[in-house]
Amino acid sequence: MKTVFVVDGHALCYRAYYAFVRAPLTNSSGQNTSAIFGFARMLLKLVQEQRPDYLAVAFDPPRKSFRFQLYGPYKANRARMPEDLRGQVEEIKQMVETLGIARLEVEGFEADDILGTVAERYGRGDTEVYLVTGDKDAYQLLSERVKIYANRKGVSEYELYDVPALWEKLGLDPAQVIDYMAITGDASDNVPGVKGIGEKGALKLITEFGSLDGVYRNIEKIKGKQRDLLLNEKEMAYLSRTLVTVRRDVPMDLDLERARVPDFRTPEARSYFERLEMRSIVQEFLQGEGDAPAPHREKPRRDYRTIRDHEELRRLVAEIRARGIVSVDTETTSVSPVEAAVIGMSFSTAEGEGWYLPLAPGALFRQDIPDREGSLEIVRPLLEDPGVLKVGQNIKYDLIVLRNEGIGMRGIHFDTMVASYLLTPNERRHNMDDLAEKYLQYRTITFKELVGTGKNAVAITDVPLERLAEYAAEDADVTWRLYLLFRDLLKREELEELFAAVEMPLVPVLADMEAAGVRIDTAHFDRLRRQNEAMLAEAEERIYGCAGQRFNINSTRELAAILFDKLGLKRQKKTKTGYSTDISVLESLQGSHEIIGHLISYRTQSKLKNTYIDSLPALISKKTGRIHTSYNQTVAATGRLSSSEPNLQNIPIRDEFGKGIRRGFVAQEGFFIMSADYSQIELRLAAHLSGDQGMIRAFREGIDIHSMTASRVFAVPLEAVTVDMRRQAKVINFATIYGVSPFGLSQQAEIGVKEAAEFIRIYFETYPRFREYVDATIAFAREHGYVKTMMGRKREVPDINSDVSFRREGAERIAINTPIQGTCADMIKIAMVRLHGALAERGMRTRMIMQVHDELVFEVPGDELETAGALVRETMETALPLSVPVVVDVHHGANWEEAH
DNA sequence: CGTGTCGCGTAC
DNA sequence: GACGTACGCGACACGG
Repeated sequence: MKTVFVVDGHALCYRAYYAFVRAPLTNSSGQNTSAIFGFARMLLKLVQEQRPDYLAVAFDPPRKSFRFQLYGPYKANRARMPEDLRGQVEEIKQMVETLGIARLEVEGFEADDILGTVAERYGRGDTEVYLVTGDKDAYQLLSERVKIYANRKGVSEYELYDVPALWEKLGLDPAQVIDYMAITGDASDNVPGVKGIGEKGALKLITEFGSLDGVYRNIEKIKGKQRDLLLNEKEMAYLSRTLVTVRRDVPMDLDLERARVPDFRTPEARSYFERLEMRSIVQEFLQGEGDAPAPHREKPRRDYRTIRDHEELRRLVAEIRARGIVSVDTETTSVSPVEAAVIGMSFSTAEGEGWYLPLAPGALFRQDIPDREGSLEIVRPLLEDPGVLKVGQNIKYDLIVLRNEGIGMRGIHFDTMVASYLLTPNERRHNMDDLAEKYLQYRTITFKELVGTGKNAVAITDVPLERLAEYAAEDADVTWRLYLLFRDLLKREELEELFAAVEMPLVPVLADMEAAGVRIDTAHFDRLRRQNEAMLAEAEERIYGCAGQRFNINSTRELAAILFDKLGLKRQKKTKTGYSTDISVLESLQGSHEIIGHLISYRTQSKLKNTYIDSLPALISKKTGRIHTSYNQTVAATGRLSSSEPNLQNIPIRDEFGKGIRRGFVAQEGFFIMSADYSQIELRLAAHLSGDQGMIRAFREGIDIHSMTASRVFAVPLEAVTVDMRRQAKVINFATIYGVSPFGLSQQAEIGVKEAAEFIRIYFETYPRFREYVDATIAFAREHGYVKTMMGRKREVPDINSDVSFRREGAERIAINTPIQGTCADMIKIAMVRLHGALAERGMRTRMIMQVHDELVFEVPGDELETAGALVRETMETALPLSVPVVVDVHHGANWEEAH
C-alpha cells in the first residue's frame, strides 16, 4: 500500500502560531517565529513517524475563493490574520519549497478543495490518502482509502479518523456529512444552515430521512416548529449545502512523482534552518544523510527451517558460535514463566532466517522429533556461554523458563522489549506483534491465529509442528530484525549507555528476584483474617442499622443514594457518573452522622481483605511455598519498575492495620529481612538537579529539610518549628516535586487555595534556584519535546506546547517530575545491578527479594547481617554521585515491618 | 460469561 | 479538570 499525505497548510499555520501564543518564540531580532517553528516541527514529525511515500501541502489562494461569490457573508466572522503571522506564512511557503515538498495552490479554490481533489484522484486501489486537517468538513471525503489525520491533541499528536470512526461518532456516512452540515451550518466559516436546528436535531433528521432531499421529501412527516424552520430556510439550507461541499474537481496538474517525499537531511535544509535559528529542528530531524530506511520495506525473503536431527542441530550451533550473536525465543505451555514447560526453541542470526528446534515429546505432535534430552545437551553450552550474545523479546521470560529446565542462560545482550521501552516510554505496548507492525510494517502470526479462538482454540501442544515452527521461527526472525533497527535507534537517541550499563544488566537481576520470591506467614494471615472479618461484619451491621436497610455498601451508586438522598447528608464532589463517596468526602461528613465512622472502617477493612489478606496467601506457589511477583521493566513512563501478581509495591505501611500486613512478610529459618531505603531521595535529587544552595546546605548540614521549609514558609526560627508546621511543610516539599498547583496543594494540605498559592510563592522565594530549574526544565521540554534524567533516560512530553491549558499544565508537571522520579529509578537500578554482582562475587547467601522504588529488601542469613548491611549501604549510597549526601537507612528484623 | 471502564484506595 | 508514577479491587455496562 502506498500512502499520500496532503496537509491543509493554512490550518497548520494557524495551529502552529497559536500553540505558542502565550509565550511566542522569537529569533534574535525579536521577530515572532512560532508558526514557522511549529509548522516545521509538525511536518517533519509527521514524515518521521508516518513515513509517507508522497506528501503535498495545500494553501489557500491569496484572493478569495468561489464561495464568497455564492454567499457574501462567507467567513465574514473571521478575524483578520494577525500581522505577525502574515509574514510567517510567506516564510513557511518558502520552507516547503526549500525542503522539496510539493506545494499546491489554486486560484479560486480553498486548501480543503485541493485535499478533496487529491482524495478523489488517488484514494483508490493500492493507494491510501491521508488528509492532514482538523476541519470537520473533511469528514465528507472519508472512504476506504481516504483517512483523516487530525493534529488535534497539541502540536505533535495526531489522531486517525476513518469511516468506522465517523460512523461511531455521528452514525453518518461520509456523504451524509454534507447534508448534516447543510442544516447545522458551520459557525467557523459563517455558513448559516437552518437557524434554530442544532446538531442533535440535524443528526436525527438525517439519520431518519437519509439526506437533505429526503428531509424535504418527507417534510409532511415532520412536526411543528422544526418543519416551519425547515420550510422557511429551505433556500439557505441548499445554499449552505453547496458552501460546505468540498470540491473534488479543482483544475490542477499534479504529477504524483513530483510529490515523492525526499530525504530532507540535506546541507541546504540544514543551513536553511540554521539561518532561521532553529537548531533544534536540525538536531531532531536533519542529522545524518542518505541512510534513511525506505518508507516501506520490501517483504524480506523468508527461510524458516525445522531441525530434524541432532546432526543438523550441531551444524546450527556451530554456525551461531561463528557469528557470536543470536536471537532466541522459547515456545512454552504457559504465560507464567514459573509454571511454563519448554516445548521448543527458535533462533535467528540474519534477516529472514529462522530455525525451530522442537522439544516436546513427538507423540504430542504425532510427528518424530529429535530426542529432547540430547537436543538440550547440544544447545546448553551455547546458551550458557556468555561469549555468545543473546537477543530476545522479553528475554527475562526465556531466562526463567530455561532455568526451570536447568539451563542458566548467559550473555543476555539485547532485549527488544526493553529497547522499545527506552525509545518510547510513554507507549504502553511493547509486545512483538505491535513492534513488528510499527517498525517493520510487518504483520506477524499472532498467538491467537496459531491456536484459534473461543471454543475452537487448541492447546499449543496440539498445533501441527509445521505451523508451530513457522510461528516460532518468525518470532526469532522478527526479534532479530527489531534488534538491528533498535541498535541504531538507541545510538541515535544516545540511550546506548543506559541500555547497556543499566537496563540490560538489570534483566537477570529481576529474574533472580522473581525466582527467589518472598515468604509469607500463613498462620499470621489467618489471624489477620479472623480479626478483619469480625470488624467487617460489625461495621456492616451497624451501617445497615444506621441506613435502616440493607444495601450493597461496595456500590458507590447505592451508597450515594443512601447518604445523600435517604439520610440527606451534604453532597460534595461530583464524579463523572454521580456524587463522590471517597475518603475526603466521608471525612468531611464525619460527625454529621453515625454511619460515617462505620463506613470508613468498612472501607479500610474491605480493602485490606480483598487486596491483601485474602489475595496474598492465594498466590503462594505450590512449587516453592513462596510468593513470586513479576517485576515489569517496560511499564512506568518515568523509568520506575512496576510489580504485579501480586503488586508488592503497594503493601500498606501507614496505619496499624497496614503494619499488620507487613508483619506477615517473613524470612526463612535462620534468615532475617533486611530493608535498605534511600532517605528523602527525591528531595535530595531536587537539590542536586537544581543546585539550590539552601536545599544543598540543609542536606549537607544534616538539617531536616521539612523543618527547614517550615521555618522559611512560616517565618519562624528553626528551633520554633512546631510538629504541625513541619507536617504542612512536608506536604509542600512533596507537592513541589510533583509540579505544584495551588489547587492541588490546597486539597492535599487541607488549606485554602489562596493560602496554598502564598505558600508556593514563599517556597520558590526560599529556594530560588529550584524555581529556575523548574522554568529551565519546562523551557527545555518546549524546545525539544522531551525531558531527561541524569542517566539520559528520555521521555517525550507531547502536550507541552498544547494550546489547551489543562493539557499543557499537565505536561509541565510531567516535565518537572520525570527527571526527579526517573533519576531516582536510574539510581536504584544501578545499585541493584552492582549489588547483585557484588553478592555473587563474594559468594554470599544474601538474596535481594524486593524493590519498592526507593527501597531494597533482602533475605539475609544471620551471619551475613553485618557484611551485607555495609555492602548494601555503600553500594546504594554511591550509585550516582550527587552534590548532596545520599543517606541509606538499613534495618533488619524477623519480618518486613520490623526491618523498617 | 468475558471484557472494558469507573471509582476508589494502597504504595512511593 | 483538579500535584507525579503505578496495580488491582468490586461494580457496572455492554455484547454475544
